[in-house]
Amino acid sequence: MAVSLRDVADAAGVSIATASRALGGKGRVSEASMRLVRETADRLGYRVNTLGKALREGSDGVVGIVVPMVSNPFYASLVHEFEDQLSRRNLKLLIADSHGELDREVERLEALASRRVRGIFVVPAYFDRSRPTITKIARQLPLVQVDRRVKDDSTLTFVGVDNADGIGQVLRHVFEQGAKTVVFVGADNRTSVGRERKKAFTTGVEELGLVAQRPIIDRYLFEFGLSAANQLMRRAELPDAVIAGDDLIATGLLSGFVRREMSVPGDVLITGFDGTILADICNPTLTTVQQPMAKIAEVAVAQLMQQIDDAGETGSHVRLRTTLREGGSTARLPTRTVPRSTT
Amino acid sequence: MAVSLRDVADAAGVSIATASRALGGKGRVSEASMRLVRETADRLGYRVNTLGKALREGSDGVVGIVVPMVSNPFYASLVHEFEDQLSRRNLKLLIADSHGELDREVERLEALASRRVRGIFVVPAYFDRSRPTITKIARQLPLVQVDRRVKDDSTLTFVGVDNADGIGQVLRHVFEQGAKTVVFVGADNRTSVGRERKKAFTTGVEELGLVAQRPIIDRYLFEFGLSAANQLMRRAELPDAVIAGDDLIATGLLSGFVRREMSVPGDVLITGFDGTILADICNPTLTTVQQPMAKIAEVAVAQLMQQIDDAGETGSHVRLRTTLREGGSTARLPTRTVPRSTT
DNA sequence: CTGAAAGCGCTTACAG
DNA sequence: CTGAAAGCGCTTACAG
Repeated sequence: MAVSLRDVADAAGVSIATASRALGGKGRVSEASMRLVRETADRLGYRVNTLGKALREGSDGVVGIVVPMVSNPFYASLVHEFEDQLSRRNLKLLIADSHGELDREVERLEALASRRVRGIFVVPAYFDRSRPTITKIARQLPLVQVDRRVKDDSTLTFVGVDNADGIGQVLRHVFEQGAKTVVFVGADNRTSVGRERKKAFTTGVEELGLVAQRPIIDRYLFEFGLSAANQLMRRAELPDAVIAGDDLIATGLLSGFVRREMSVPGDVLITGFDGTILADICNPTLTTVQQPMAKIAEVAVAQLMQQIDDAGETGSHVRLRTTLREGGSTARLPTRTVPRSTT
Repeated sequence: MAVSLRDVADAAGVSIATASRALGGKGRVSEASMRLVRETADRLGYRVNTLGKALREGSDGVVGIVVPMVSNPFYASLVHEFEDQLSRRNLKLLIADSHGELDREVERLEALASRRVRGIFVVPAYFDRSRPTITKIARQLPLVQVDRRVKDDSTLTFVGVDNADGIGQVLRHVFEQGAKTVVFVGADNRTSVGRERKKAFTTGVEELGLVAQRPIIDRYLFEFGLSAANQLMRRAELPDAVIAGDDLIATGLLSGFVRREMSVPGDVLITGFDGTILADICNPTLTTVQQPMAKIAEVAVAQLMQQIDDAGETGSHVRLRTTLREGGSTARLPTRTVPRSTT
């Protein structure tokens, strides 16, 4: 059995209260007791039982995060940044993967709440269906929505980026590169991010006087990008630029085109969204909308800490700025010298 | 304040013991009490306090994992698989990022042990320096080393792949593609994986009668691959094939070459290790050693469960098989028709 | 400065 | 079937 505070106190010949004070560094303890207790604790290999401490104090230093998919490089980076921010405040990160499924998300959120974590970060799986559980949990403990938000969330805190502005950035960029016809290949209305980027695309296209082809909509997956590229190549006319909903789709598109001997940016321009490592790795490199991951984590953690301290201070929505990260995928305007192969 | 079992019991007019039994589903409870208590609990929005439960039972359903860097796609996938495996057993995953630094690793491991997690998965940051803490912790609770191991770990459990065989697979592959001169670009002796892959390269080269150029050794980073490509291009003679220590380095190499107008596989063949999504995304796609991530998680979790149940059953080392995943980066033998540009 | 005691929320023998 | 009680390990008023 593990050694408890009781064991240390007995071995040191002091009360359990004194032992606690000596180890915890709180309350008055004589220099002698302090040393004695600490030595004894070391000798016995004592380690505080966080469970007991937490029960007594109401909560332990654990914060939970629910993401749709850790294996998505964007969320992997985000988790990394959160872990970093939290560890500076001596908090631990409990990670839960919802797989983008409502059932799992609900189950995970309830489990975190049961565990009496100090707070929760959540990237909602759905814009509307995630709402009930999230608002319910938020009434019970500090909660911050990250990256995505749910419908009618004026009472909930949110930290993410300005997706509309981000899409505007790439749209203006391809416009400046000479693109006239564009197409959006992104995700559906299931998530706030899907909605916002899709809508911003439509708005931006109008403002710039571009011609938009019929969009292709599905999930944030590399495989989807791949198949979308094939669909596009089957169309009568290839657009000048493809605006992808995220980097996974964008790199999928890029691979899809290149594998069919098309040139990017020679035949078509492609842009992504997120600014993950994927944008560096593909060839050509991907022009993308860079999300400030570290900043998102920093602000989200700050918001959560504020809720923990002030208890009640919720409802603020923070939209961080994205930046255009130029890569080779939009390096020059498409020059359709060679008629593209039809397949 | 959150509603406690006490509240539910009072509201239902039963003892706290009966309430506990009714909710927990253990022990004899009358049908009537059962229904009454459950209804009351629902009405009050009761949710068991895992902390109290855990203190009573000695541990909660949390398992910790310490990885060097969640943002590395390989570890992101691994974490994803672990979360999946664990959630089926109703266990939660506490994630800790060591950044590959000893201090952080020690601190994280101690914290997990303090928290009385059910067990720990750890990817050791160092082959030798990580040993003391890991063996110490392993004496106190179930622990399984994953992917990497520490020195003299016959008492420790380990689950990973057969790195020697994996390197052998790519080496034979490039040999069959006609490569004569090869070079290893990988990581140092700091980790077991670095050691094993490096050593396997040397052994394999001898067996196949290949000529090895001086290796380039550093960390598992995309940026390192990038700079290694530049170093290689500065050499008098470019090797026929570059065997990279992992996919990050491999894609870095690939980008490095391609950005300098070299052709892969036209001028040089490249192979990776891990089988992450990166191998799909780069262009050409990367030939790599596929690690069975799901299987690793499955076996590692099974090993941990066994330790939890049998208490003491440690020391087994499981080496899973890797498979060769062929991509475009080794599609054909280099044909040096064009003298390569010197820069 | 130090100790005895209460209590965080829960589960489970132990009686009845 | 049900309740009173003990106890998991800890911290912190409360006395002294």
